Amino acid sequence: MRKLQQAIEPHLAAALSEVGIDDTSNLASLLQRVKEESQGDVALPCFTFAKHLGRAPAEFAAELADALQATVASESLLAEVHAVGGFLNFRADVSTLAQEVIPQTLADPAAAGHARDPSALLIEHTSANPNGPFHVGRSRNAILGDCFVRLHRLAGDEVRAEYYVDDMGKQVGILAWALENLDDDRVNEVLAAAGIDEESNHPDKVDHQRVRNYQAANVLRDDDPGIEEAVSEMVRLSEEADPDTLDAFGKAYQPVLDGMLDTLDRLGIQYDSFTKESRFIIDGSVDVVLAELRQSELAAQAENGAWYLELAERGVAGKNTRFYFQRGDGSSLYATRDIAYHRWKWTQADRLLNILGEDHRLQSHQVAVALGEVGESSPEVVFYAFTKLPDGKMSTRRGNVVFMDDLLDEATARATEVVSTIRTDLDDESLTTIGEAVGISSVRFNILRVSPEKGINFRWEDALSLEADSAPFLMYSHARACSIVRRLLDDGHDVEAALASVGDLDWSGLSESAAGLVRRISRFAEELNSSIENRRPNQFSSYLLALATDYNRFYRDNPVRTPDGIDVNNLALSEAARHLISAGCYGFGVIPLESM
RNA sequence: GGGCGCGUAGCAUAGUCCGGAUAAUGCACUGGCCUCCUAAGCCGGGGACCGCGGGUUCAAAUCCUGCCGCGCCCGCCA
Repeated sequence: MRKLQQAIEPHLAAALSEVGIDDTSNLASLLQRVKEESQGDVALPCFTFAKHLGRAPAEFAAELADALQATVASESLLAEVHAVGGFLNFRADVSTLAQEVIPQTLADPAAAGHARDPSALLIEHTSANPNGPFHVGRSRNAILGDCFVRLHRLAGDEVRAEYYVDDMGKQVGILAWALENLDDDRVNEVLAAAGIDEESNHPDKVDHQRVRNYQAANVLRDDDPGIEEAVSEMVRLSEEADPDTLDAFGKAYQPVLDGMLDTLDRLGIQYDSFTKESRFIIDGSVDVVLAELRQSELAAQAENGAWYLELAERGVAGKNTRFYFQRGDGSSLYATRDIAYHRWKWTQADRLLNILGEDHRLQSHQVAVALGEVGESSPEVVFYAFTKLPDGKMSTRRGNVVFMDDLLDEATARATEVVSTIRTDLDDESLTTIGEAVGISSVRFNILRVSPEKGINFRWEDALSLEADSAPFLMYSHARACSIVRRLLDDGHDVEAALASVGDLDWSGLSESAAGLVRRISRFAEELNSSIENRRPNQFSSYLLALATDYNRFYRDNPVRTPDGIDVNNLALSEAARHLISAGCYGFGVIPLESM
């Protein structure tokens, strides 16, 4: 549709100038998509112009429509222009559109989402403290982050997925202390007494084992100041980058992190790099940041020698507008190390994107201001609201969690059951494969289809929903398209040869549903890119669902297999749609099976 | 107390950034379509004071403003 807009703009500007409207500089922003698709593709509301000229909008629009009839004849992409009320509606010529977009999509499906120059992008996401199994509360970050990674790759960007490992904080300190000081009997005893002693469904996974020590230590810590002191001492040493302490921390958290990464891997989420927080203490860059921040005009010192930036004038309000970056004892804080981390990240990419929970909004703003003070740019940030349980926010520490391993097991089991009722012809192995793919895809998609800033109340039936407007619907549409090709090959047809002539096809006389599919296909790249730029993956998910719906409508009354062989137009359309559905599925981590 | 986010049919959401045409989709409710490429599909019906009140505008779910409800944050924690 963008091409259509560009094609009409000059003609429209000329026509407007004829009737006395000279300022047409904002024409592009006035042109909009027609909501009711039967009315056309692109519309120009004429109310402002009409008012300016003191004329009736409908009459004015009709006059413009008349003046543009010659343009309809000269522009191959434009099929029709007419006035409806005060709107001037343009309709694209679908056969020209198909001629352009279908061969292009089939020739290079991987480039279907490219619409601009690629950039080198570093996306940091997940970065969860390695203190226990990966849980559903944390998963929105990882699933959203991984989706951005995938969508940007679809758009042609060079993306690096980065996990920031908090290897020196209090969480890891408590874990390390607990592993060293609490044996299994003690852990069992403490957790039983505290009432958070649920039996793990994954007793063999190290992250599920060690989280019990962590939880027990947190219980004990509440009324034993000695533990608090011991942990604090370890944390202090880690902040000085004491090698023995960091080594002990590493031994404590690495197996837990590995367990979390296994879970993430099952979800289809991988990382290109892991960066440890301690790195920026060790290489001295935190000290450099501290020195530079102290030079800031916003910097001031508290009575005990601690340093802060006064942010009252920088849009920070509340009880406390101070951003502390150095403690009274001279040591750094988490946020300070984050500044050093971001400075380093800027050496790795042209664009930075962070995925953060809504609880990090203030801190992210503080870090952004501080980055400005040391001469660095701020990253782009996507904030998401929490996934809550009926009992409130999930917490590893309090045992109020749904572990992702359990959710995936349950999702897979339920999906497998559904598949087995639909496909009675399949063996157990196939059922399991499909069930696993459907279960995982559904869990991901059910999170991605809602706006990041909107809170999610976790409910099993929602998280595991397999209904339409969901991952299985996309997967099913894809499987249908695959099935067509499979049947053609079974019949002995040469599908590749049939498609070789796609550039010469005549696309006139498309059915309504086929034309609808062509229009939808033609918008793939602009929908993808606008979704990325708005940082709302759910926008592209809506598009993808609409694409699948249009494909299913097309499928209903446009047979590819005909009594005489193959309808090549329909085959080309089906294949183009299949490639795009598959690409879109990739973007959301939905697994496009060939059969289900 | 202050800052930020959210509030759309019974439920779950889209649309809000950038104001436009009968507020879109799924579930649930309901009627139809498989001698024809997978019915996890397609076609139709009923169901909405777009949280509430003001304002701006030819036009407001969308912008401004005041309330109300829910959430997050306001550590020399991470």
